[in-house]
Amino acid sequence: MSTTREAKKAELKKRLIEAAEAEIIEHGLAGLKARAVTARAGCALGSLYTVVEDLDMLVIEVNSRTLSELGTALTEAVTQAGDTPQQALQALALRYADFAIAHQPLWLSLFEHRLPEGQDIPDWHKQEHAVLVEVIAPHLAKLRPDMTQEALILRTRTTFAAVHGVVYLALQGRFVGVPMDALTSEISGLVETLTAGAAQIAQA
Amino acid sequence: MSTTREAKKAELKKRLIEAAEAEIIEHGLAGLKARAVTARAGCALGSLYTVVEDLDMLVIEVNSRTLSELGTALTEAVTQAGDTPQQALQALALRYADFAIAHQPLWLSLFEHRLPEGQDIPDWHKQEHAVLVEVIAPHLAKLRPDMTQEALILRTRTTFAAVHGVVYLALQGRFVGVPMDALTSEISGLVETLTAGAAQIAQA
DNA sequence: AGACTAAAATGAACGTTGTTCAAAAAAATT
DNA sequence: AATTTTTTTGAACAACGTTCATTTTAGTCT
Repeated sequence: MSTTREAKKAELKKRLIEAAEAEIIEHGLAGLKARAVTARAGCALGSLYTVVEDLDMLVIEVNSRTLSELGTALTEAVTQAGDTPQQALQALALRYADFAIAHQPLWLSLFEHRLPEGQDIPDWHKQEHAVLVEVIAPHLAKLRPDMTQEALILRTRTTFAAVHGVVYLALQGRFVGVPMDALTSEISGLVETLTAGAAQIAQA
Repeated sequence: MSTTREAKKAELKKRLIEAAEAEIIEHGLAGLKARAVTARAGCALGSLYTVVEDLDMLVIEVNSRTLSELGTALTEAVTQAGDTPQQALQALALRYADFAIAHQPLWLSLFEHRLPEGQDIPDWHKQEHAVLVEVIAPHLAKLRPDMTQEALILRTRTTFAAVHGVVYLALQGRFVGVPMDALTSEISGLVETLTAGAAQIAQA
C-alpha cells in the first residue's frame, strides 16, 4: 500500500501552507522567504518544491484559505443583518472592512500578490473570488429591478470594487487614503450614498 | 567653477529617471532591474547610487513625474467639463480611468510600489498625492452643502478611493474586476449613483 | 601648460534571494 | 535480507540590489 506516501506528502503540504501563512502574518507578503518557511515547517529547502510548483503557488494556497474564511465571514454577516437591501449591504461592507483590519497581512496578500509576467492565476483560484460578488448581487438586484441580469453582474463588481478601494487605500496608509479611525463611518456613508442613489435611479 | 559637476550629475539623474520610466513601461514595476536601468542610461551599475539613495527612490522619482502628469490631466478635464458638479465629477472619473488605461504600468507603479519595512515615503512625495483629492473636493462640496469641511475632506478621499478601486481591480485583471470593455460605462454609472445619492441625502 | 588635489565614475565582489539536481536516506518490493 | 524505487536533502547556481577599493575625470594652483 502507498497510503503513507500520500498522507505524508499531504501533511507536509499542510505544514508548509501554515508556515507560509504565519510568515505572512509576521512579516507581510514581501517578507515571505523560502528558507524561513521551510525552517518553520521543519523540512529542507528543496522539499518545498516537491509539494508545490513555486513559492508563488504556496502564496496562492494561503490566499485560497483566506478567501474561504472571508467568504464565511461575509455570508454570516448577511444572516445577522436586517431584511432591507440597505441593511444587508451595510453589514457586508462593514464586515469586509472588519475582516481586512483584523487580518491585514493576509487580506493584503490577496490583492498584492503578483505572478511573474506570462504566468497567470489558475482557474480554480480565480473562481474562488466569486464569493466576493455573489454575496452582494441579490441585494443590489432588489435595489435595481430596472436592470438586466448582465448589467447587474457588472454593477455588482463595480460596487464591490468601490468599497474595496476605500478599504485598500485606508489600510495602505498612503496619503490619499481615509484615516483608519474614520474608515468604518466612511464605508457606512459610501454605502448609504450608493443605496440612496441606486433606489432613486431605479425609480426614475 | 563647478557648474559642470552639478550639471553632469543632474543630467545623469534625469537620464536614469527616464531610463527607469522606460523600463517600467516595458516590463512593469516588478521587472525593473538596476542593471537594465543603468545599461539603458549608459552608465555603470554603481553610478546609480551616486545620484539616488536606492532603486526605490528612483521609482519614487518616476512616480513623482507620473503624478504630476496625472494632475495636469485631471485639472484639464475639469476645465473642459460642464458647470454642474455632476458633469465635473463624471469628467474627472473618466479622465482618471483614461489615464490609467493609457499609462497602465506607470499608473500601477503609483500604487504597487512598496518601501521595505521600516522605511516610509518621504513627505514631499506624500504631498504630491494631494492633487488627486484636491480636484474633487470643490465639486463634491456643492453636492453636500450640509457637510462640515472636515467631513467633506474625508468624503472626498472616500469618493476618490471608490472610483480608484473600480479602475484598479479592472486593470489588475483579477476575477472580481470589471471587464475592461465595460470599465468606462461602469465608472460613469458609479459616479451617477454617487452624485444622485449625495444630492438626495443633502436635501433630506 | 603642466603638476597636484579633490571628486566622481567604475565594475568586481558581497550577501541574499528563488530554484535545481546529484547524492543520500527512506520506503516498498522481491 | 537484498534490491529497487521513491523521496528528501542541502550544496550549488543564477540573478538580484548594494558596496567600495580602484581608476578616471574635473577642478585648482604654480
